[in-house]
Parts: sequence; C-alpha cells; structure tokens
Amino acid sequence: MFTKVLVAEDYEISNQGIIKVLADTIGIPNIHEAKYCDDAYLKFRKAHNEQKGFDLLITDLSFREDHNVQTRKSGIDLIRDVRAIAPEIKVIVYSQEDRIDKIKLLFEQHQINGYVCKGQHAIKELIACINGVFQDTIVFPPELINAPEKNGMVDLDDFDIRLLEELAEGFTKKEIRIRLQKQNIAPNSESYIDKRVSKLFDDFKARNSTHLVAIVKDLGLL
Amino acid sequence: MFTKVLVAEDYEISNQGIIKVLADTIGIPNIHEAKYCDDAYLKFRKAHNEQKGFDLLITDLSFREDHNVQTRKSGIDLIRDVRAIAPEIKVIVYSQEDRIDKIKLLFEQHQINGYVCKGQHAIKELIACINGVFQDTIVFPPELINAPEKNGMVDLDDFDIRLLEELAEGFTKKEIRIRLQKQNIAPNSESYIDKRVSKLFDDFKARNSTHLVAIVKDLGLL
DNA sequence: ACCCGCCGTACAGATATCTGTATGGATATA
DNA sequence: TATATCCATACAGATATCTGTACGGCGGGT
Repeated sequence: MFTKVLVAEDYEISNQGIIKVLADTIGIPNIHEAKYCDDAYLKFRKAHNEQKGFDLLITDLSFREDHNVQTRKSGIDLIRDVRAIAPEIKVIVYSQEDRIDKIKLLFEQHQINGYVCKGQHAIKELIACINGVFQDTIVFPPELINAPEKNGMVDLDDFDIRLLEELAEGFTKKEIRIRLQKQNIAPNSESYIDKRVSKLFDDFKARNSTHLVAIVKDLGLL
Repeated sequence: MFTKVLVAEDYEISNQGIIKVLADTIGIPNIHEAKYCDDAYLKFRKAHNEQKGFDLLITDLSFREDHNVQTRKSGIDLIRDVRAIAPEIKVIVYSQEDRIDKIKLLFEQHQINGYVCKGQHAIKELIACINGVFQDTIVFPPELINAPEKNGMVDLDDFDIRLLEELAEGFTKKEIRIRLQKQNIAPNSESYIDKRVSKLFDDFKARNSTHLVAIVKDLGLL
C-alpha cells in the first residue's frame, strides 16, 4: 500500500476527515497535509529532492482565495506542476465537482488516476479509489460509470469551444473575426462564425447567444 | 459544555472531521450524525420525545440530492422543523456559503446562534463558535465582522436577479417586458429594463448581455 | 419652498444579431 | 465522370441590442 501521501485540501475539516480515513481505515503511516496549492507544491518538491518523495497526491480542485496570494490557484495548477517534477506520481482528485464533462476532462487532459466526489459515500469511494490506484488502475467515480449514455451530448470541436469562449467574453462577431484573423486561425469569416454559432443554437436549443452561454456554463463546458 | 450534539452534514468526510473535532478537541461525549435532513429530523424528534433531547444542532445548508428523496431539501428546512418542536435548541450552521448577505439572512430570519464557514480555519472557528454559543452569545463568522470592504461586490435586488435570470433563459427585452407584465411585476417598461440591464453592464464591467450572464454565472449568482 | 438626485418611462440612431438564401470549391460516392 | 454533400464565404432584410438624451414625478435635505 502507499506509504507516503500528500493531502491538498483547503477545508480544514475535510482535510482532517481524509487524514482520519487514511490513517485509521487504510493504515497509511506517513500523511502530510497542505491547505494551499503552493504549500503543497513546496512540500512535494522538497520531499522529491530529498529522495523521500510522495507515493500519492490527493487534491481538491478549488481552493478558496484569501489573503495568502497563491501562484497556483487550483488543483489543476498543482497537478501540472507536480507532474512536471515527478511524472509518475499517482494523483487522486477529491472534489465537489459532479459535472461529468468536467470530470472526464481531468482524466483526459491531466491523466489523473482516480476521482472521488465529495458526497454521502465519499469514504467508501475514497478507500476503493486508493486501492484501485495502488493497483495501477484508473478509478472513475460511479457517477461517471453509470453515466446516462450521452443524453443530449453534443460534441464540440476546438473551434466551437473557441467561439463559445469568445462569446462568453462578450466579443461581437466582428471582433471575434478580427481576433481569429490576428491569430491566423481559420476559418474566420464573419459569415461562417455566424453559421457555426447558429448551429450551436440548434444543438443546445438556445434562443440566442446569451442563452447559449448560460446553457454551456451550466453544463460546465466552459 | 454541550453534552449531546447532532451533526447534519451529507459529506461523509466533513462529517467525520467535525466529529473528530467535537470528540477529541472539545470532548463532547455524545455525538450523533446524520447524512440526510429527514434523518436528522427524525433523530432529533425521537430524542426530544424521549426527554433526551440534543443541546446543539450543527448543520450544513446544502444537501446533495440522490436516490433518497427528502421532504427537507436544505439545512434551512431542517432548522425550521427542529425549531418547531424545540424552539430553544441552539443551532450552528456550517456551510460553504460565503456571501455575506446570505449569511446575514440566516441570523435574521432563522435566528441561528452561530455560523462557521467551511475553509482553512474552520476548526479554530468551529471551536470558538461552540464555546460562544454555549455561553449564549451569537457568533458571527469573521468574514461577516471584518466585512472586507467588498471589493467588487455589487448588491443586486430581486429585480436585478429576475432580469439576469430572464436574460440567461434567452428572452429578449420585449419578451421580458411581456412576461413581467403578465405577472404584474412592476416596473416593466422596456426602457427601464434596458436601463437596469445597462446598469448591470457597468456594475459587472460587462460588454453586453452575453458577457454579463457569463460573469454572473461564474460568480455563482445565478 | 426650493433644489437635487433618483426612478420610471419614452424615443431615436447606430450597431449587432439572427435567419435565410446563394455560390464556388473540396471531397467523396456512385 | 457526374452528382451529392459539406465547408467556407457572401449578402440582405427583419429584429434586437446598446447608448444617449429627455422629461415628469417623487422624496429627502437645507
């Protein structure tokens, strides 16, 4: 079993809860905690440099901002930086996030090894997840496995996402055209941008741009 | 000190964290937990009926919905029902909520005795809160006392929120006017709706409606 | 009583959005 | 090779958005 684990979670009480499970139920001997991403990173790097690196990182995604200004603002930043110095480190994310698409992204883009959703069954899930990850498997949360098979899923390519981002930033279609042209991103005619956005209206059953952005924000795609 | 405490919190791990603090640090002998509002209510009523009532209720506000359908959907429902059978019960809310206005409402409308915000210093705050409440004081969270000069806080009234909701639903200003008129909500002139929305643009530094909705969605106000 | 600022309404002009139609080119399908 | 289909672009008309100005009413303050 893992012997040295780092827990990055800003909520002190959750933090204690996780540690309690790791120590009492699983019996991990060496547990360290951090309430800030930067602190977690420093602890990780120090241990790594001293050849006493961690086996496992358990991290939250969102960290509340306070007077302590952080260069790493979210668990994703932490994972990125930790992986940069120790690519083989196992990572489990423990977060409130329950939007399937967001969770999928974590596995796809950040190669996390497991995900546990804060909830009524988090202890059981966390234990199962740690065991699974220790055996080199990728542990998806039950929510994701039982996923309601592509209910109304629309698959968006990079261009769609870019358009949605631009719209959410409040740019007009003319501005978007100019911005895309400046970055040599094609296609970039105003008319085509219009067409694609209209297609997104159909896909998401949106009445207009404002509605569209609200919908994709709710779906967690942005 | 309190001798019998009920902890209502659906996140198992937070739950364990709270119990750990109550037991190990404060030394409360009799701690019960519930992961659902209805379950918490039943436990509370049973103890009350048997003349072995709880001294203190510590509850979260939001409870994640699952297959277990609940008649009480939030901590507020629980507080209301518990107070109905035991008006003198001390109540501490332990929640993620950090919007000052929301927290103020809890003290004003629900006469809670203390509030602790999930966060980096929750353990210290929880201990202080329990001690204060035990001495019959009302314990406001530091966030509320220090009222950190609300950097970019915009206070929105019901009308603003309604407009934002309507925009996010994709209605045009003409449609919004008609909808408000049908519900006899005044003011409802198209021009005033325009004015108010334009004011929201200024408040949130939004370029247009789409941007505005994206911003308030990100802020979690919608 | 007077002024001032705010609220609600009205209107108007410049822009932007949304919808529909049209067209040439690339690709692939028969 | 002919044909269908999609991609990217263009244009145009009806509608909606955004901005600015204007005006009466109402309440607070001096």
